[in-house]
Amino acid sequence: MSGISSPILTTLRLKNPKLLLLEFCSCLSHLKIIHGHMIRTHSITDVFSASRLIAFCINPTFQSNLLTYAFSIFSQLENPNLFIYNALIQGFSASENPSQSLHFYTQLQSQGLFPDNITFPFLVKACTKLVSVYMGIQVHAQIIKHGLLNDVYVQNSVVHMYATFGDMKAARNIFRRMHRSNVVSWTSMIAGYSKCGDVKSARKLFDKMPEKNLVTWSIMISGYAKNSRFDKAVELFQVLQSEGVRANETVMVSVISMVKMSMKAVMKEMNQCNQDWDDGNAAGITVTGAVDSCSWRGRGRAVRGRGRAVGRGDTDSWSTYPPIISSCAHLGALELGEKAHEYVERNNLDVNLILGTALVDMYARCGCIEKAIRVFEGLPERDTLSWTSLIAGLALHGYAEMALKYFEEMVNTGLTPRDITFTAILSACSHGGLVEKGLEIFESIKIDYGIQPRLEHYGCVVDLLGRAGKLAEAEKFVLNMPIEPNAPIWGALLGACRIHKNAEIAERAGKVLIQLLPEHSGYYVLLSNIYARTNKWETAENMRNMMKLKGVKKPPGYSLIVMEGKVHRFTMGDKLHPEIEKIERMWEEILRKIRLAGYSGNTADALFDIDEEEKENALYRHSEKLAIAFGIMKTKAGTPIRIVKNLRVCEDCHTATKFISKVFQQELIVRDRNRFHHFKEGGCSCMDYW
DNA sequence: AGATTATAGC
Repeated sequence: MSGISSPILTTLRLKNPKLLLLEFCSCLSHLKIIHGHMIRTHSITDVFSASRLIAFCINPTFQSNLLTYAFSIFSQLENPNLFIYNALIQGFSASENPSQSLHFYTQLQSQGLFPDNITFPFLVKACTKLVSVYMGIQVHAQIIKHGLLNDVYVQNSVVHMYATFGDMKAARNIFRRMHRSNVVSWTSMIAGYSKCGDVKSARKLFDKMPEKNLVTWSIMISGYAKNSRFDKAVELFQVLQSEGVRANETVMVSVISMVKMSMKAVMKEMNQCNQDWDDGNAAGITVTGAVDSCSWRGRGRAVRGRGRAVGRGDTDSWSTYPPIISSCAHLGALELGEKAHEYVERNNLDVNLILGTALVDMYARCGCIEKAIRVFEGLPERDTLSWTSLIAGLALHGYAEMALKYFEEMVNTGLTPRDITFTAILSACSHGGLVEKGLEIFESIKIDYGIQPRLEHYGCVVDLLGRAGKLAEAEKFVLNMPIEPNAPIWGALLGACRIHKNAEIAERAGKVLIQLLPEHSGYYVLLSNIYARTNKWETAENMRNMMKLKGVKKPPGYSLIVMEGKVHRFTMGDKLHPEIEKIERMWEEILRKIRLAGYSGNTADALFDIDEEEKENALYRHSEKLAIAFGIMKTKAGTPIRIVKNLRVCEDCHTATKFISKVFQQELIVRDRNRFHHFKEGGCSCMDYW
């Protein structure tokens, strides 16, 4: 030690000792050796040397244990100076415990010291992190009291604080009075407006500001994304490129998560609007309003927000059914995500932890689980979140065994799963029908990890038991939950009852649901269908009357497919597509071929108030069948066909698609309301369990 | 003597 101790002591007095120190003590034990040496040589009493040590400890790349170490060095000092206080305030402002910064502030004042322009940015940051409006105002007052409100750094931090609190009036107040506002000030304002949902004002500033940098671009793009203005986000990224700006990792994370969020938004809308609807099940109830069959749109307009008038070929139903609008957005999403990924590779950007996770998530949600896995495998480092993204993706695609494999691998690397990790792995188990394993993991949440299971986890278990047909157990589980079951939990039970045709439990669950959410249309239909199936015609009729009374409307079932850059939309029994005759002939052809291969139309899932012939007619006109026929018509064997459907795939369509994948030697990837189905060689990735 | 503000994956 003595050999290197003198150079260390010299480095303590060098211009940039942090870097050199970093080489010398890359871990805590080395730090302790140095600290010990300094105590023995009494150089610790030198406030400047001590301050170097503390400055080293608060380096944000280290975890909090070095912060506590810094505190222990500090507490042994007799006369800490302002630099040391500032360092500690800085360190804790970025930690899990920012209120410590405020504590040091009062302490430095009681020592007779005065805060300076370095103190306040960190103090303000602490208030921002604490989301304490009260303390923020106090600190603001202190800044004025010490006459430091004309410092740009201080001003910027205060503007950022008020913007984070959503108090744009206060933020603007400071911002307007700044003499030397810079990119940071403008960017904080933009972030604040986006956070309040006022993207218009944000964009106004963005266009007006004298100079922008990549942080600004990133914030503006993600601001659009967070406010579901995906069209605007895409447009802005194009502006960035046209201006010859080279994006960095952060900007690309914003772009890629925007792609994924547009997809997520679609799924959310589908779930809210279409819950518990099924093509077959819902038929027989009159659809109000005209439904158009397809619409044409160029790539550039594929992504747009809800509730807007849409281009030519559209009818009123676009505004009536917002989910349709953004579903079109989703289909372009994969293409967009791939372009963003190409951009990353072309520009040699570093696929770091965050960018990598964003890519994994994006690919999984857009239907390319293989690419998601490939990106994940290539990551230089992984944390709980990146593992979780992959596991959730595998769950979405029904690869339960693989999800389990990765889950175990993750635990083996010593990472601790989080609540969202459990949601992901439990949903994988439920999609894959791995009941025992799922229950085992559910138990381990509390026992092995000491995490209190959340409602979503209970929901997963209900789903797990329900899908597997263990309805009585599922009901018992719901009734014995330690937390009050909410609508999605009862909904999972009801959904399971539908799959397994259990009218008795369905009735009980349905009644609770109608009480919890009386305006929710889907439950009436579900109950009505279940009554019909069990020949309780009168009760079924009652349900349907109740719906009419409540003005419940059926959202149309539809399937989307992208062909030659255009989104084609098909609805059940479509007649309006320009090529409908060719498509119908194609379907007849497909039907003939798959029947030769052993397919026989299945009518079990069908309607209760029409005769057999009509049943089959309605069945084979399910929207995805038309979309598939169109896809087969337009592509060569070997080309994967991607289809998105807003409802759950019905059993007959599922069987037919399996046959098609074999007979036509084409892979079909169908995204339904809940998950992805990969049809290949006559089988489906869901193993007929969905 | 020294350093600081705005950004990304759930």
